[in-house]
Amino acid sequence: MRIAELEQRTGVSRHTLRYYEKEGLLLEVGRRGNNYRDYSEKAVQRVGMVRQLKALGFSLKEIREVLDALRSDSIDCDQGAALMAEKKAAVDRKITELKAVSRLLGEEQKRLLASAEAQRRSQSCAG
Amino acid sequence: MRIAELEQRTGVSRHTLRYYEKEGLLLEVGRRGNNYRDYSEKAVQRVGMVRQLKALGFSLKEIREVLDALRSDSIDCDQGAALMAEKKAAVDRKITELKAVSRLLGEEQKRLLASAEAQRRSQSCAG
DNA sequence: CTAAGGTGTAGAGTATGCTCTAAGGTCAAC
DNA sequence: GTTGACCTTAGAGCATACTCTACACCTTAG
Repeated sequence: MRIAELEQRTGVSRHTLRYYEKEGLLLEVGRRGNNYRDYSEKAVQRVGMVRQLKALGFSLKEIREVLDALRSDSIDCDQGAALMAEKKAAVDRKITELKAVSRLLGEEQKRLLASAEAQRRSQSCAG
Repeated sequence: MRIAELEQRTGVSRHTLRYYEKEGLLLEVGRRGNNYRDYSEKAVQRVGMVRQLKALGFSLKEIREVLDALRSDSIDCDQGAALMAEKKAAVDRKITELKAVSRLLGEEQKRLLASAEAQRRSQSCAG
């Protein structure tokens, strides 16, 4: 498919798609005779994965490392496995921290709701 | 405490601390007679929270919103509670996605480990 | 008193990740 | 064959989040 279709299917602008390619996040981009980019179906998945990881707080550099290991036809398998383990550990740490934050936010929400009640009886919600 | 101590205790540079203050993330910073900043113990906690949320992929703007609501002596309680609920939902979505990523990375790690074994019997790890 | 070191502001510079524009080549339809 | 929609590259511009520099004031030790 051409860039317009990939743009439309992923919701990622053509500018950004070309930028991702330049940054090594989309290595398998083919070209037609007229020099137009020709994307495979896998590109849709790949772009989706990039966006998802990005939303989770990974830098493009980190994402490229993971994607490179996932392609892993050049990299050593043990090395790739080690990288996966490392990234998984980072993700798991993030999950743990996010759970703590979620709990905190939940408690704070409850407190504010209670204060809102109190406020309706003319008090303040300040903690 | 002065900026050097906060810098040392939080591991965040004085440049960044002043930047955070300018961006409204540290509202309670006092001044001494000589115009030096005078931080309270709470500032240590607050900076820690900012860094933690940042590492989890929140922008400074989002962090400020949460911290503002946590201070909530000016904001409406119901409004604050709604913001907390909203941010908690975002965090929970993030947790769900990260779990999926973690699972994926775990599976990929296993596959690569198995391939590493196979490789030692002269095969490739490419997936 | 002075030198060293901490602090202040203002503003320039940098890295990341886009986002857009300019100038030009390609292609299908009329 | 030309119009218009699509594509190309190169490079400028922008927002975020720092990071650093310049220059001046404050403070304390010698």
